[in-house]
Amino acid sequence: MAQERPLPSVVERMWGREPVTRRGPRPRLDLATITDAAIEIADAEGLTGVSMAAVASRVGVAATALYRYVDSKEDLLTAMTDGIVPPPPEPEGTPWRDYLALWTRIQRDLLLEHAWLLSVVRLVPPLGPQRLLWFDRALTALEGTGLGPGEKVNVVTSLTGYALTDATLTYGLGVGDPQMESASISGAADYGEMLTGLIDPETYPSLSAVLHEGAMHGAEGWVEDADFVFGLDLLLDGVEALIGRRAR
Amino acid sequence: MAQERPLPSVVERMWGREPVTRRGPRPRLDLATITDAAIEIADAEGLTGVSMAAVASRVGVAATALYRYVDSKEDLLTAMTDGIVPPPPEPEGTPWRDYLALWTRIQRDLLLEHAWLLSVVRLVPPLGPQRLLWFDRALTALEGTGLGPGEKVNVVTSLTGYALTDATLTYGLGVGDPQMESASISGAADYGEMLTGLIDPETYPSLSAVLHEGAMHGAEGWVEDADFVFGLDLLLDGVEALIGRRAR
DNA sequence: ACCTGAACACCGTTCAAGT
DNA sequence: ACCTGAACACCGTTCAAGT
Repeated sequence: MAQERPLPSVVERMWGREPVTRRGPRPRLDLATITDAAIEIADAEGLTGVSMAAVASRVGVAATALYRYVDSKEDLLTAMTDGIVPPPPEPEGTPWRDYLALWTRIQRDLLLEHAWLLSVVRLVPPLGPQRLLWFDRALTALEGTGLGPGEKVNVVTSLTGYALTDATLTYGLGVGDPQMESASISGAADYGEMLTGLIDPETYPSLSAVLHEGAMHGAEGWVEDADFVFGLDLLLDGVEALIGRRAR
Repeated sequence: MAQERPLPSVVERMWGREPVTRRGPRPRLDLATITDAAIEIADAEGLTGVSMAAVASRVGVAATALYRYVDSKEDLLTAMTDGIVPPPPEPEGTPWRDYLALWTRIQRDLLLEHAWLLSVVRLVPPLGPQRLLWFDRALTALEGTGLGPGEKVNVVTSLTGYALTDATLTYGLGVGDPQMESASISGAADYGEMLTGLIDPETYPSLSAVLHEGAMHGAEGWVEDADFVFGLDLLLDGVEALIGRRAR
């Protein structure tokens, strides 16, 4: 048994453990209020709108007062990644494959609805109660498959990564970055067109071939729902094969 | 045939097309020089060290002079993602599965060696000559598998995403963010220990179980090389199954 | 045409001072 | 103990002025 180490204070607060204080004026805020305000700003204006000053003024407080609740802006961003996550669907009775497909899709959609998440979530492992609830339910869905604990964790991890990858790609080829506009690229067709104009067929033979076969400007675009399902099935087929091996 | 649209000027410059200029003093710099300087700073100090002023002073110029070569800092970051990439291995003669496994691994390692890439690469689709060369060679490796062009693109995309996912996870549980130190979390064992102290077994039954079975503090840690291979094989098994179906 | 230097409108974070 | 307000050391980017 290892010795308990003090937890980062954001983590404490994400779990609702505000420090118990007895004397002095009562706190006017708590972490959740601040986090919610920051999320609203991010949804409306993107991550660039989320300054300490903007968040503070939205909750009616001086910018520097936030540092009573958060050690740094980075901590605030961490708290936001948990605050945005809704409860996961419950897996009971659903076959593992159906559940995990749904689980992955909802995560992907959440990332697309709140594109600022893509920039933040990547760098922070799940630490808060909401994201860990998702983690838990995916593991639940894999019970009875015969996979070992490490294997389950690996499978879930791969699916989270897939949601992130797909959302990033869809977003990256889509409307473009917050304000950069990605200089007139919007959509896979534009992207393919751009590449066609840049690459020469001798140095990039296979890419040229694929572009000419129209892989990136079909009627449906490049990364659409069909592509999400395609990649997801690739992964789930792998999982299914593994489960088959373990069940033997 | 769609009409040509003007390319973003960073993209032009990434492809070596500096504007041809005839009068006035000769330019003292080019994009590659600036990009290389920025990369050296990022490698040494992380992305936080990369300010326009710092990059400019490293190439011996006033901060504002950089705007002759780059429209914005964001454009500089975009150029960095291509500048850091080495040439890909050549696939000729290698079986597709071996090649793609190597291809994915090198990308993963590159991301871990230059962790700042994780924050940038996500949001920018491949636009430069180096990253597109990688794309091309992966497509080449899939020639003769019977996959369609769209399928090939999807496979390659999934593998890129996997490299990103694995690197992010390894990094996120590792040393921690640039300077944030992630407050004393370093390594999967610490992470597992932290979770054990936070979650209660009734709300998080499967996660508790997995933690007690030691899935996250084995001798090898959580996300190590074995885990990289595990997830990769999951994907490649899926690809192999698909190829089998197409070949029939 | 290229580069400089001053200037602008911001940042995140500290710290002493009020209550 | 909580919050404010001034202050600090930065940012990215603009623009007129030099050559």
